[in-house]
Amino acid sequence: MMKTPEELTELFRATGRKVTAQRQCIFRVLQGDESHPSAEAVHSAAVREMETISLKTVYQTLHDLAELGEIASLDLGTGMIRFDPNVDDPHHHLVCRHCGKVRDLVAAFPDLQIPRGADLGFEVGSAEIVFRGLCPECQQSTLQPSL
Amino acid sequence: MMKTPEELTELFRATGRKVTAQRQCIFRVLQGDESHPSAEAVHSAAVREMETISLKTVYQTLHDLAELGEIASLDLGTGMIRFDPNVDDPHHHLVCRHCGKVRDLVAAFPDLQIPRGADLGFEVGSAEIVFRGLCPECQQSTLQPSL
DNA sequence: ACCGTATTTACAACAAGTGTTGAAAAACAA
DNA sequence: TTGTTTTTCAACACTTGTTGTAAATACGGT
Repeated sequence: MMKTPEELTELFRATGRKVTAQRQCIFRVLQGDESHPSAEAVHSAAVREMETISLKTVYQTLHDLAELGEIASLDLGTGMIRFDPNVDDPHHHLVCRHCGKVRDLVAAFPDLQIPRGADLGFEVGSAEIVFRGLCPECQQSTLQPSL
Repeated sequence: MMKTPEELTELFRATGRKVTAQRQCIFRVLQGDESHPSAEAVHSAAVREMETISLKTVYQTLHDLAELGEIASLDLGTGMIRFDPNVDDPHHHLVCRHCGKVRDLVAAFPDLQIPRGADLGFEVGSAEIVFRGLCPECQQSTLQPSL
C-alpha cells in the first residue's frame, strides 16, 4: 500500500517541496484508493473536501508523487492516464474492455525473459502485462443479446 | 504480413465499402510498413503520393481496416495511437521510452497463465506485454552526460 | 452516362493534458 | 511578530491527438 498522508507530508518537506492544504487533500484522497483513478477522478474526489481545488493542481501533485515513486502513472489504453498508489509489490493489470475498470493482478511472471537475440538491441528495463477481458459486472450486462 | 492493396481493394468491395483512390493510397502506404506508424505518420506518407488527402480520411480508413481486422490499433503510451499491419502472427512490443520507437517482438510466452483464483472474476481474452527500454540508437544518444 | 449513396474535405468541436501569469500562501530571517 | 523572498495555486489560453458536421465530390450498379 501507499504511505500515509503524514508520511507523504514529511517526504514532501524532506525533498524541498511545499506542503499545502491542497496537496494534503490529494494525499488523503489517494490513500487506500484501489480504483486506479484518472486525474479527473482524483480531482472530483478532492473537490468533495475542497471545492476550489483546481484540476491543474491535481495534475501537478500527481506528477510530483509519481516522480517520488509514491504512485505509478499508467497508460492502459483507456484514453487517460490512470494512477496507481500500489507501488510496493510488483503486479500487472486486468483491464475491462467494456467499462475500463482496472484491477491489480498481483502475480509474478518469472518466465518473461526475452529469448536471446530477440530483443533487437533494446536495453529492456521493464515489462508490463495488460490482461484484457470483461469484469464480472460487464459479463452480466453483455449477456443480454439485445445489447 | 498484411494483405496486398489488391486484396484489400477486394475486401472493401466485398464488405460494401467503396474503393477510392485515397483508400488505395493508404493501402499502399501501409504495405510493408514495420514502423507502427501513427495516423499522422500514415498521413504524411500518403501526402507524398497524393497531396490533397486529408487527415480525417486517413483516420477513417485506418478505423475501417481495424474493424476488418487487417491492422491493429495500439495504445502503447506514446501519446498517440499506433497502427500495426502485422496481425497474422501473434507478438508483443518493444517500446523505446526515449524516442517512442516500436518494434515487434515475435515470441510466445506460454507461461502467461493467471494463477487460479487471481483473476478476480474477469473473463480474460488477451494479454499484451509491453517491454519498455531504450532502442539501440537512444542508448547511444543518452550516453553523453551533457544531455 | 445517371443517380443514389458512401466518401472526402475543410472546418470546428472535443478531451486530456500543459504553459503562463497575477495573486496567495509558505518558508525564512531578523 | 513582521517583512522579504520564493514557491505554489488556480483561472485562462493553448497544444495535441482525435472526432463530429455538413457541403461537395466520387464510386459503382444500373
